[in-house]
Amino acid sequence: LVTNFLQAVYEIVELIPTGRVTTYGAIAHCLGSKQGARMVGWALSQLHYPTPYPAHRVVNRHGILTGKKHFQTGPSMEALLLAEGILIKNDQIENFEALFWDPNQEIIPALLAL
DNA sequence: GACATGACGGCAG
DNA sequence: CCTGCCGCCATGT
Repeated sequence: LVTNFLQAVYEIVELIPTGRVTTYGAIAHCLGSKQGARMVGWALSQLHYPTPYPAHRVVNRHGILTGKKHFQTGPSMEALLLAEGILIKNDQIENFEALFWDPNQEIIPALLAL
């Protein structure tokens, strides 16, 4: 069922720590659909903005804010990230590799932290 | 059903 | 580093 997929995406997004970011592909890989990155983006586009989910912490594989257009009805993606200490330059996250949070590597400690 | 369009990613070249 | 091209899958014409 699609709604289960949506829910799974949203639950992972909720686990992204403040001040860290992840990618569509990483979330898709974590869900077992290694080639479903587009559906992760689609899932986030189904949210009603502004949203309680930290959807602004999800970017593409290059750390580019490709989803900024969907934040028109609330605080901008840049503002939300900047508020967490993440710097943006030309729609790209600075120091992206260091801020990258991989669900596959860090989901266990994230769950234990609950 | 055919086609176009995405918050994508991998792989040439 | 950048540029296409292709595979992917849900949605809208």
